[in-house]
Amino acid sequence: MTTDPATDGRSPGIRPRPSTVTLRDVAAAAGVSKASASRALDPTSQYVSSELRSRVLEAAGRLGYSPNASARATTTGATAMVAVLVSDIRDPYNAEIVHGVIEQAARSGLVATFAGTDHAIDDEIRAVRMMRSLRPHAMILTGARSGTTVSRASLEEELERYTQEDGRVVIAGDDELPFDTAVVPRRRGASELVAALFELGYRAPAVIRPDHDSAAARQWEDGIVETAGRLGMRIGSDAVVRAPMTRDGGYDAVKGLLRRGAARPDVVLAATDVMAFGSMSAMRDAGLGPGTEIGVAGFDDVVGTEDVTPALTSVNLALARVGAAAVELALTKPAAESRRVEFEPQVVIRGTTPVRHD
Amino acid sequence: MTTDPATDGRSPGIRPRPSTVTLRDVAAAAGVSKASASRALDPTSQYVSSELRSRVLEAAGRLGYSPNASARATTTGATAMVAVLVSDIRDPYNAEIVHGVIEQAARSGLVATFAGTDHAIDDEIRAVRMMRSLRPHAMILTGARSGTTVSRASLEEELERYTQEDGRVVIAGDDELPFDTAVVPRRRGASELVAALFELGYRAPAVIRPDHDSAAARQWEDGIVETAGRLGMRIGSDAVVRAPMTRDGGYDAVKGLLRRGAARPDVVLAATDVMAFGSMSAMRDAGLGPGTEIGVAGFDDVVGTEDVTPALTSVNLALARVGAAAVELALTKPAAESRRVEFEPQVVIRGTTPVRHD
DNA sequence: CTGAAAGCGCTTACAG
DNA sequence: CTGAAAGCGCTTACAG
Repeated sequence: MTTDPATDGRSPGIRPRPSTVTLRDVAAAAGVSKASASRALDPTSQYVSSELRSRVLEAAGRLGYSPNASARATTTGATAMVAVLVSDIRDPYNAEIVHGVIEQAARSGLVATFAGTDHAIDDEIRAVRMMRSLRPHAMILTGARSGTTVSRASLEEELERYTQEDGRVVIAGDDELPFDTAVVPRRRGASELVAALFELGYRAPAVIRPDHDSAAARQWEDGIVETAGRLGMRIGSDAVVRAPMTRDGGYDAVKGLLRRGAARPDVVLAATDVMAFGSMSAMRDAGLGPGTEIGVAGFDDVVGTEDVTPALTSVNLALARVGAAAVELALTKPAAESRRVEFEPQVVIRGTTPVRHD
Repeated sequence: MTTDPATDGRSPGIRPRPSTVTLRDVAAAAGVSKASASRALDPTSQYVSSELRSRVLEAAGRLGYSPNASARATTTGATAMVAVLVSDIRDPYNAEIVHGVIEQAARSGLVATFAGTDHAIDDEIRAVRMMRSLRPHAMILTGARSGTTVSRASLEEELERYTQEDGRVVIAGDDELPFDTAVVPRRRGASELVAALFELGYRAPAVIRPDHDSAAARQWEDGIVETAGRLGMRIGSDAVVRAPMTRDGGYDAVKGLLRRGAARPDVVLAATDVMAFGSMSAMRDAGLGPGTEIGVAGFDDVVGTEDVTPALTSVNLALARVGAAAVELALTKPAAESRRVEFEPQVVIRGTTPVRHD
């Protein structure tokens, strides 16, 4: 293509290009100007005769034309792209959010770009800088981040700079950065779980919470404790156990709980599904059927809840919807102050928490 | 910024921009030409006095300059980006590969861009088309894809077109597309697992394979059966069970196996870790200790192998390295014919397969 | 080592 | 409705 003598004779600043089809080629093939070709290819443009449009479309198809997004971006100022900064894509919790982002972005005609930040706020600052170069419409931050107050401040500063260039920043999570936020409904989910279990007849929950303190853990526990208190369920201080966020953590916690022999709980609430799996094993090993003798509920509903027997009651946080909502927030005009959208979490009652009669 | 009268007076084709700092601003602030500023900012450029360079760098830092990657890409012809087409980011298997891609891309100064393809080859074709617009240096395809032969052909055609534009295509997986491939060492991993178990004294494996046929399942089974045969381990036809790829699938498979009461296997090989977890439960329920009475081994080593008791023997496929290798392949000059790189998988012996004496 | 100039592939106000 | 022209923000051969 590009046989136009004006551009063919090796001009300064230009290295030989592979044979890429450009708008100029399409226009020439269709016998119209670049301007018309450009308009014909833009589905929102109205000032094109349908005859001309179809001729251009035909030529573009025939030549295998792929518009150059970079060139487009340098004239329009922004790339049809949303940049996602994610602490660790391997965390199923993040993967679920990211999935929602990708889907919604595609629906909105945007591509999604990622940078890993490894939970470190300094990496995140670097990532913001790198992403800023691409001039994406928006940046979405997800996943927990840790760092000093000072690096936190420079992260905010870097993001602030980006918003001054018309970029939009959205948080997907439970963070307290001063930007629009698609909230992960942890607290509410925990609260609704307790309410649902109360309905089913449970009155004496034990609580297994992570031994490592985090915003997420706090929100879960707050939701549990606050609602239990409001409904008049009593959680004794010896019915709250801290444990590592693993299967064995859940196992040991319940084992300890049962050995102590104090008032036996009628349901065990674990902060994650994996901990709940361990809890179920511990019950079995103590001769107690999960669901039969003692109820069990997990949280997050991301992996394997249906794969155990009986299936595990959990709370689905609609994480993919959170990701999608983040994209949608990014696409609406910015408001005077930062907004928060929050979805209904879904309590999913399964075999480990049957109706309790007694 | 941009107070230059030449550009300030609203020229045609240009909408008002937000206050973005451009190279021109940096050059002006440093008192040099745009050309010099550009060279000073390029760390590989040698023809710059260090005095000028530091002045430019200082100005850029002070102004918070972020180079416009799109503008850069339109002059150089390609974006410093690698595009990843992934079937489903929520699959931990893919997430691990993608993690490796992100890390290696960052190390190489590239950003990673993603599109989800949902296992459908038609989505993938769409994604290639979309990504092609961004002119990334390379596209990396990962995850299983299904589709008719004809759509498979048009996927190849679309990718072919991309390579003609100097794009590089790399497969991360076990697919048989005619491009450079970073191989997921399934077959070899299965083979080495069997060899390791043989060393430990196991002689009579049972095999639990997915009931749904896939390239991955086939490679695993081939590796198992071929090596067992070579070592003289015998796998009776009643010792091969097909089961759903879930925990319960593994549970039921082993239950059936034990009930049949035929020659009891000394080790159960499951195609995935999750199926192995189910197998362990089934043994326990039958009064047999996993690892004590019968050995158990999973495959993939992605989630929770350390969280069960005893910990599960598995095979680590070095998926993050596969992802990283894909990026590296994409960064080397294309060879005459397509290359394959393959890593050593890592057999990880844990508590479920102790040395066997008898 | 440095600067002026041309050009990348687009889009869009402006004038028909 | 259509085209000629200017401009986006860069990079790089060319000439000092």
